[in-house]
Amino acid sequence: MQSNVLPPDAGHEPGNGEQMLPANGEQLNGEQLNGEHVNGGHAIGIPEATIARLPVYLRALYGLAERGVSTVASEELAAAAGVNSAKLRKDLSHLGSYGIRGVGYDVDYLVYQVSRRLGLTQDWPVLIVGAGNLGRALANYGGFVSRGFRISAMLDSDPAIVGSRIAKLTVQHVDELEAVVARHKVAIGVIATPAGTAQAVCDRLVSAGVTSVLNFAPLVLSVPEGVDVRKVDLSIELQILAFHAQRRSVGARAVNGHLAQAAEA
Amino acid sequence: MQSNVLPPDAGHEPGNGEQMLPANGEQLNGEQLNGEHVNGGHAIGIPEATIARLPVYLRALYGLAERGVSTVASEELAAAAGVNSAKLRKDLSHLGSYGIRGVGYDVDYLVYQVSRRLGLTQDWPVLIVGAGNLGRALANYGGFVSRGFRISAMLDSDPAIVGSRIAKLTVQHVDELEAVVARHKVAIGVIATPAGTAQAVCDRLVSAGVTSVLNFAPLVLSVPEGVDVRKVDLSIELQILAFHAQRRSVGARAVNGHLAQAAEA
DNA sequence: CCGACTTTGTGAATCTGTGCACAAAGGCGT
DNA sequence: ACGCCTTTGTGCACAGATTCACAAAGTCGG
Repeated sequence: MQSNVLPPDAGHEPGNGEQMLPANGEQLNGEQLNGEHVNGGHAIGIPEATIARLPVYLRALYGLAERGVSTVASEELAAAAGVNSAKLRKDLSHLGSYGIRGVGYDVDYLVYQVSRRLGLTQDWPVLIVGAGNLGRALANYGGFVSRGFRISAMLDSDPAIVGSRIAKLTVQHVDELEAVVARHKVAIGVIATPAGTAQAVCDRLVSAGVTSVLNFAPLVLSVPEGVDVRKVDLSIELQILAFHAQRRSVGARAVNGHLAQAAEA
Repeated sequence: MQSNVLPPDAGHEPGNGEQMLPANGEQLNGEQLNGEHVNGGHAIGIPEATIARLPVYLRALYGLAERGVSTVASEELAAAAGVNSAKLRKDLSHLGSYGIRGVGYDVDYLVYQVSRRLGLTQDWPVLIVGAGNLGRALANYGGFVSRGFRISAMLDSDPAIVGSRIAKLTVQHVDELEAVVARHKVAIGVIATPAGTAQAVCDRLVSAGVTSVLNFAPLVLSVPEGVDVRKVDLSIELQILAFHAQRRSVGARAVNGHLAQAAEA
């Protein structure tokens, strides 16, 4: 399976342009009809759904690379990522044409391409606000510390926590927020505080110049235009599980039913 | 705004049937062409996208209820949940017709209906495996402990952690897994272990009879048919943020375009 | 050097989700 | 009591995502 048929450096890369618009024949006229969201322009060149899956592929690719696999076919990679192989290929095609027909994809090369497109070939300085259990978990979570992100600092307001060391960092007081953002040129702020203080922290992050915020607190933050907020709710998936579990136990047969099409009354 | 115009107990509820198939005229014949996923049948009656938003609405509703709001219009609730109001109304319409035209929705009543449909009117016994920072964070996370879920036990393999108390629970050794599942009739297993041991833990959960698994470990679990696995990757959203941030800094001018939309002042 | 075989990349068809816009419903003021 | 005004519920059209299925491209054995 690892026949190593690829040229050592995969000569397909122009090496200069980097941008290299996709070689596919699509017209990608999406320019004028882009999906303006609240925050500002979202994906123009690459579908949002694809972007959301690229990290999954990346993770799968790292796993393969660690196991010494050098080449992978879309079928295998798709299985490792838990998606349909056609979807995988279409997703990757948005990045360019980096596969070799009859062979597959070079793992290292694809890691590089996906990383580059996600913007992970540079290091993003990340600030974590809230050094409770969640903040500590994040600081140690593989993928937060790994390639592409560097935790610049962790802040907390609790004097009992300030000064303690977490993942090689000393927790600083939240009063330092503005100074830390400026000093480390923080690009992404992570809010891991209780819900009560999240909006205030967010406001401070924004006025300090942070334009990307990852929110773990269970509330919807309001931010000015131009700031990109994403929310992770640890319990949403749990609730979705509950729904499906319930439906399995209740609805096994009840739901069915030919309830007539009754086009309209 | 809180004119309290509703009958105290919203006499619209039949009170018995509970199931009460949606009053809308849609044919919802989706039976034979449902979106079979890997895990098994997913939503048949309610779109998956809607299900994923119900927890968000629920959270917003709780927030309103705490602030003493008794009635809310779709516009307000949508704003609180961060979605479009038409989408909110359409989502809620899948549950039944629980609004009052000209007035809005009764907050408490809607909380009940959404909870019921999500399966949160019963208590789900949840087992958390892995009592590291993430496990501890989960045990304390509002929404995990709140209405609908009860943490039956926390397990870990580290002797230094076993025996410690977290959120009123004593951490037990992971060897107890099967016994705990049986004793508490655990329905949902949460995997908060390192990636290395996640698959083994998952296998044990499944053979102990757990059919719903929430996975926080950064790998794709493989499970037999009939088991529902959902995955939360704490770093995916971070990577998506990085993508957008990069696109903003790179494409600053490329996107340009006569930003004349200025919909309203 | 050629032909068989593998696997990519993508058109085309289908399915799912979104949002506008409006008729129907129902409370409220006079 | 009646009409006005607000807000729901939803038909419809469009936009986006998924999947199939296959031609094009490139490898590898003989």
